[in-house]
Amino acid sequence: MDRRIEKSRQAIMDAFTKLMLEKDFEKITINEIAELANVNRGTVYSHYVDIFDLLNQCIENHLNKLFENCQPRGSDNSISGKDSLCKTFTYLEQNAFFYSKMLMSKSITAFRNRLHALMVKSVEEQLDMNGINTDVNREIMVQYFASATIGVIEWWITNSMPYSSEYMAEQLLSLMERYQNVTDPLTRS
Amino acid sequence: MDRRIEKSRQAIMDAFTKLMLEKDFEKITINEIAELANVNRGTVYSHYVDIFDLLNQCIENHLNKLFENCQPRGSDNSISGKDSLCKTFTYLEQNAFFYSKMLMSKSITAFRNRLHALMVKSVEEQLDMNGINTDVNREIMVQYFASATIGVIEWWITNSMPYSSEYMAEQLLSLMERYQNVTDPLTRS
DNA sequence: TCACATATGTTGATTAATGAACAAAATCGA
DNA sequence: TCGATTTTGTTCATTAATCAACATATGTGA
Repeated sequence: MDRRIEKSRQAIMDAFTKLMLEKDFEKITINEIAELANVNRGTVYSHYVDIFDLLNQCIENHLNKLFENCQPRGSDNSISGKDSLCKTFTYLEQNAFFYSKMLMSKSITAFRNRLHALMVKSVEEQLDMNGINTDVNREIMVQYFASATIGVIEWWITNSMPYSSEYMAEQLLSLMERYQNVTDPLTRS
Repeated sequence: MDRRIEKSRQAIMDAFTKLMLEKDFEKITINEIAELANVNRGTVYSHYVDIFDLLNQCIENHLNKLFENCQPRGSDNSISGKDSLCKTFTYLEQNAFFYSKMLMSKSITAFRNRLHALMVKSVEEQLDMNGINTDVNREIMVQYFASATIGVIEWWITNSMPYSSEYMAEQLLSLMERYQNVTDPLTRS
């Protein structure tokens, strides 16, 4: 692809993310973004229909990074459970500022919704892979694990990460292991 | 000016400077520069005729920064003598890696030549401003001060800056003050 | 409430950057 | 030495980015 496109998108996204960290979403203008990205205002419009589109794509990018970054490395999924979960929390820790902003912002429900949707999908895939059979309704179980995981993450982030990522990984894992082989809901196939 | 031009020039210059620091000038290719700058090879040729042109403009940029950075701030030139000279050495210290490379490179005489030329010009301007009248030949005096200053700088840089920039400024100033009011040869009007 | 400023989208002409292709020169390795 | 590879410099059609100029909408302070 034409490298100009990549450069422009990157510059705009970086500028937007930077502005998100230092002010409320409602206060951010396209003018500001274009100025900070050192890009013509028209270029912003050529890539994103409006600022909400920009927000959604920004959320998408970050969440994709989160889920991608936390894939188990090794071919054996059994051992990588704790490792990948630990990596997940470490990644969250490194980007805590961003996720904290996103989770605490009242106006941005899009982020929570998208995170929840991705988590649900991830849990479903995990269940399919490990083939768990219980008498609990599958749909409910998915919601249960997804919400539980997100709840722990949200609490951890918004409370300034009071425990280490490794400790969090251990705790969450032991909670999940009580339900057999559901290891890392963040892991997608 | 079209901001695309500025961006491309900056990216190319940054890439070239970076490569200069980590390998010999002779080993640097246009391909490398374009790749590191993330720019089409043709773009490099549209801004610079060849790699020597690129080198010269790079030298010019850095030396301009050096001389600009060392202008006396205050309106009264009398006090600013030591301050600006100290700033000069501090600036050199911060960019020591680059200047050391440039001064030590056997193949690049262009840098030394250009530095010498700018220094001569600067000393001449200083002499004109302070209106020194001695029986010493003006031309010879200019060469004397220029070479003396460059010699000190070169020794300081290539010997890993054994003294602080403030100490260097003091010493050089006291040497120059023996010839009346010639303060900071690096200062241009 | 009403100017006044700022932000939002849109349009169109212009321009710089792009990728691909090319021939020629230089470099390298065997 | 010779063949293969890389680099160099150039050309050209295509395309994304630019700037300027709009009209409209949205605040914001007096």
